[in-house]
Amino acid sequence: MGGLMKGLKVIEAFSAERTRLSIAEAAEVAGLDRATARRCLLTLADGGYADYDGKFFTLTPRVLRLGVGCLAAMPLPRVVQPLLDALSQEIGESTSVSILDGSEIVYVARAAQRRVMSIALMPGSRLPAYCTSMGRVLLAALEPEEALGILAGHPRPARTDRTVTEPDALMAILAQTRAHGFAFIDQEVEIGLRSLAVPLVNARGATVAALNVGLAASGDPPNAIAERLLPPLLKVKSDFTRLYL
Amino acid sequence: MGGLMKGLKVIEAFSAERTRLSIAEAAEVAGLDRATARRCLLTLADGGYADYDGKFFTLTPRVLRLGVGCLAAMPLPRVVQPLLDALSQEIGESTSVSILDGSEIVYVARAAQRRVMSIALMPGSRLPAYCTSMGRVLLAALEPEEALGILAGHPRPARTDRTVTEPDALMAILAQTRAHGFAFIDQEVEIGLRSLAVPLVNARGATVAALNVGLAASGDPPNAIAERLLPPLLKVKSDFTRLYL
DNA sequence: GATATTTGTTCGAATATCGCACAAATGGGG
DNA sequence: CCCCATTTGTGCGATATTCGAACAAATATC
Repeated sequence: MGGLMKGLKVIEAFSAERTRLSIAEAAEVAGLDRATARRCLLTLADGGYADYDGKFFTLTPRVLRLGVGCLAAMPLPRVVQPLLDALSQEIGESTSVSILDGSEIVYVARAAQRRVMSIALMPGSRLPAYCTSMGRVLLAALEPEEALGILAGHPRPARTDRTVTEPDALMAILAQTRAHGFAFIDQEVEIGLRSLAVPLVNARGATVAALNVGLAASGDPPNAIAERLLPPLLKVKSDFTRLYL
Repeated sequence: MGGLMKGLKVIEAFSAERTRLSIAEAAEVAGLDRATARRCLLTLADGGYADYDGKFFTLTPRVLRLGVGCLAAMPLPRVVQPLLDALSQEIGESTSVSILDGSEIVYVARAAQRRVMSIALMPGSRLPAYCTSMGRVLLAALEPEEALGILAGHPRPARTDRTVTEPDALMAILAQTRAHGFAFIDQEVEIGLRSLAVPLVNARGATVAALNVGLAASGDPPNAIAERLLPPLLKVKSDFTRLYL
């Protein structure tokens, strides 16, 4: 049923940046013939999904009917698992999503590629927040006082000789994390393990989870790793924001 | 372009209650021939919008791209969310902003304080306009003939024994709402729930949305509630007008 | 277990779509 | 200011698509 697919492409042609589209623009973005795009847009307008002022089309709130039903029944793990599987396959490394529970991070989804950690991580597993990349991303999203309270109020063993354990030093790292939008950890939780994490933000702007990649420690400088892995991570991040209200 | 409209009807056939549909069920709900519904569903599955296990179809998170793009595109949620958060914190009650879509209101932003309603409301949720405070504020902003047309043209079940359902009585309430600049509802949508709403007006003077506070029903007289909650609501209203367009 | 009912699928007739070609509008340069 | 170049919007015939009745498979009923 070609017409349906074409119409959905046209709807997806609208985005946060492109909220008003002419027929030709919509055709361009959707990759359709202008005549086809025109028919789709007129149909959408006829069905109340779009407004037409004679020149530009705009989507109406009615399009929100299309997804919200199943949205209610869609918890975090269901949303992120497919994203995680695709990401893990693309970059060939293990990826995980976790949320913050007190001073610990809890894994809610995981796509394992190869074992780099001594312990097996699975949904439900927990690690302390202070020495993990996802934990630092999640702590960085809190109010500084709250983050400091959590850090100071729980034991912070030096799991390796590289582990940062002082609250002041950790708070400085959180500030950097907040500024950069990601956290990188080099063998602070376990020798031989590095990890890069970014926050996952819902459509209202709240950080609800963290996404990371685990790597075996290598000679590569952190910069090179971030350069290679940050783009796909950030792509998943933006996809997530579109999917998760 | 009939095929597109049919396909959108099929997508809308899915809801929070009906998350898995067979071909015949989808055809029934969407009001289409079974063969037509089948083609739509297979097309949706082919495009990644639905999953098919041989018996039942399920929508995938991909359909959320269809609506969320425009939700994020609407500057409205971005503008009101911080105002809502602050207001909710100040008065200690749940607040929401909604817009009118046909005979229904659609929640575009929400700051929940405590649950007073039986159903969970979130961005994208819908309620009928005739029996909600925000709905009455939004209907009151229309031309009377248009409001009457919407009221008379859609079912108006008495959701509680206090629900006003007669078009004439509702039109009188709309006139009052227009005169007072707010709407107060006492357990007309659900027993135990009261709500106070004001219109949100853009800089050009057009009513673009409604803002409300939800309250648990108490012995307090409406006057006392309005006296306590109207000032902060009106403050947000004027802030909004300065910020929006 | 046999019948009745519902559900899924197929296939020709009929209809709507595709995309080219044309017209209208826009914009830039002389 | 006008003209030409370019872009955008729209009508129309050839063609591929959809529609819905009829058939087959599966499920429910007695």
